[in-house]
Amino acid sequence: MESSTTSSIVEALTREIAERRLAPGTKLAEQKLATHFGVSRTLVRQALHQLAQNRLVRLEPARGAFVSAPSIEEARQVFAVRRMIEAEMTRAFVLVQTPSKLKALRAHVAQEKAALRTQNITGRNELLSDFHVRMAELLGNEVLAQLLGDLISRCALITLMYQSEQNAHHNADEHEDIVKALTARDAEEAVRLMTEHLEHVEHNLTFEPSRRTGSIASALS
Amino acid sequence: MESSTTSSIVEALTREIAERRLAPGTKLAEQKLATHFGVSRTLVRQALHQLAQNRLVRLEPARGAFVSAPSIEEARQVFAVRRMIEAEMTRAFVLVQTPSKLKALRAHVAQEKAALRTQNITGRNELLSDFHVRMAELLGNEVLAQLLGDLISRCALITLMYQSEQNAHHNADEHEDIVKALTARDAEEAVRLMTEHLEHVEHNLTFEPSRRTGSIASALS
DNA sequence: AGTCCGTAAAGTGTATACACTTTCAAAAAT
DNA sequence: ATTTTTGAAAGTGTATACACTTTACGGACT
Repeated sequence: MESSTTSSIVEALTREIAERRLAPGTKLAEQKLATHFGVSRTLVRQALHQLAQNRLVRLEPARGAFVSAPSIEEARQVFAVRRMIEAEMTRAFVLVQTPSKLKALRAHVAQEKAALRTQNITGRNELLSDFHVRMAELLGNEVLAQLLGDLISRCALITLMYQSEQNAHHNADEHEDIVKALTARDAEEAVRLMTEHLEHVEHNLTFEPSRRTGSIASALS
Repeated sequence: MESSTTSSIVEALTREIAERRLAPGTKLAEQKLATHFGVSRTLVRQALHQLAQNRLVRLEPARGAFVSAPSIEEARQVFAVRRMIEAEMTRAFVLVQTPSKLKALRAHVAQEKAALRTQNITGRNELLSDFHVRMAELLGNEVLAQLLGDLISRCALITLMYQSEQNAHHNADEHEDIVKALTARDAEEAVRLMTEHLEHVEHNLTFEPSRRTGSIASALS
């Protein structure tokens, strides 16, 4: 659908925004980005439109694109929706639980724990988010999986940054507990653990200062 | 965000696709659409990309855009997700229920019934869908409202077409019953009614022959 | 000094141009 | 007759050009 060039621009900007090297409110001028990436404005525009769909940038008519400043309120709403969806998802998972599906989840948790031993913050948090998407996939509902993925990436800007290493460990442990409850076919316990898990993630959101500016930020002079 | 021109193209194509005047699989050639709408390919491309996000068209690299053929399986998955979300949404609504919110819902149902007396199929179905989005809005969760809107529009191509007039009446009545249960603060009854309502909508989905071709279809010669 | 224009620079929105890919059909080869 | 080749037509992907809007700055006026 999209040339790999456009998506690589999207990925680069996403990373910069999520890691706060591009502060909320920063103007993303098309020509400056175009020269920085060595492409024409056309591809940059495509990328900005995609990012606007993900809510990572805000497009103001005739004024340009700006890095979004996601409110705490929005994050709160996202988590409220996630609790709604994932509680039901967890309940449904118990009904279709099979050894191979549980094995897949256990393998994922093992991956998470391995990632915790590295210093790769982005990769670590991606895995922690993917656990939830993985459950949806294993349920056999692609629509649900993608919806959840969108929802999570929507507040990625917040969760990516605001999650300490200690919380990351805690999250992996909670995932493990959820899998145990799923294995035991204890639906209500699994739902309870999932709901609490999401509450923990939400309540651990705190502000953090922005990082030093990266190459893209300076290209916007 | 978008010039009104692009969105008007999106709306026109959406209407044509939803009303099956453009059959699934039809190729949407950029230049032909551009001359038909009297604009350049640039705007048509923007519109097609937006439609691709809504899953109304499929974009194949270097080959072009084609009208989607949404599978029954996808519709089934969408409704499974809607039941998950809307059950919880209904339960939550009872807790924050107020006279003014109930009044808004009753007003909406009244609108639905008025629309049923007209022959405007598109407008009628839009109102029936909006009932669900309206509930999310009244809950005060914009994220939920938009998510539900996206989800509903995702299978609009199916529901829009496959809903008979009789079913439309039935749906409005069920909305009315749900509001009554909400008014009585009977959470479990409201959830039950909502779940059944969604099951009814889903099970009434049937195939219908495509309409006669419209002006856009012939423009694609 | 402060406010109000006016103008130039910068930037977005749309159209057009051009390169490269796919498609299709007719000619060539088997 | 069937398959292969080939080349032009059509179409997509990206870059560039141009019109129009916003922004910023400096001078005129109060």
